[in-house]
Amino acid sequence: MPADKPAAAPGPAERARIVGTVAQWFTTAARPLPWRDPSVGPWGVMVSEFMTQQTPVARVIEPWRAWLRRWPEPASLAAEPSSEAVAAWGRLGYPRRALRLHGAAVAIVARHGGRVPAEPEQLRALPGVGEYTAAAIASFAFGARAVVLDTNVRRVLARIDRGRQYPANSTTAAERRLAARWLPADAATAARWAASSMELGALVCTAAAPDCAHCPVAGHCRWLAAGRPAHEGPARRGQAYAGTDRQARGRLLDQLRRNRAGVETETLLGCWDVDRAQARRALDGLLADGLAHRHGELITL
DNA sequence: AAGTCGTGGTA
DNA sequence: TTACCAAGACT
Repeated sequence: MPADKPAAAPGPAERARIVGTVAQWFTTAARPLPWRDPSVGPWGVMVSEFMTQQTPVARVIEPWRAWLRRWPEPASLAAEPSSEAVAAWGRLGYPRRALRLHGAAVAIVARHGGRVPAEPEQLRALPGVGEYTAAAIASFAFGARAVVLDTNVRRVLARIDRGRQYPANSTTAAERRLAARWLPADAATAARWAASSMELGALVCTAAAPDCAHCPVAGHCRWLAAGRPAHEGPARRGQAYAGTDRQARGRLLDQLRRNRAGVETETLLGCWDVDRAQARRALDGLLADGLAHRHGELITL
């Protein structure tokens, strides 16, 4: 074979070998995340999935422990007002996730007898559960065979199979087919692949500084074989934050978290002095989303 | 289907 | 210091 011929995408046999190698690597490299403990049930897994959406795992660990201590099952959370969930969410970010998790707990009590459903379709119908989260719960909590395609797995597959530094900006149908091709036939191996491929992306095949020298499947990676070519095409859009409505909402919500008894409307608007109209917009948004509540002139969570 | 939605760590 | 980006969902 000519040395300059680009590596081809791995076939079924090589994919199976890679899956096995990553699974083996996982036995010693896996982080001892508390929700991976065998004693943790589906609800604990589900809470961890909500909390880790767009949030680094390390930041989630302590809030997760506190949450499960307070609400060890869906019914205990569902029995309290959603404002308690928003307050307990603290500074994890994207507080609507707290609202959705509360809503999911209510729905689980109403529709599933208080037990987290095992079927991806039923999971997907819960607020805050998208395709990824449904697959993750089915796989991690119930050992099901599901395509668990998160940002880590997308990057791993982009590199190993496609020879690209990064996947597309948003998940494509072609990408789902690719991930399905990688999914082992039996449930136990598939669940193992889901967890281990995510871990590989999180610890080794990282976005900014991949540690190819310590990658267990470096010898199978098209991207590495091609000399780690830089991402082509339009730059992945950044996430501007300073001065945005999001920052304003975050500021107001922070005040409401610190003052559970409530804050006068004028006082609350005053904590965002950048732009009065923006402060109003932020408050209206929080009220419309159900993250804040009005009682006359008093605003509370 | 491109925009919106928090927060904080890292290089 | 600025820019990137982290177990996404929803509209």
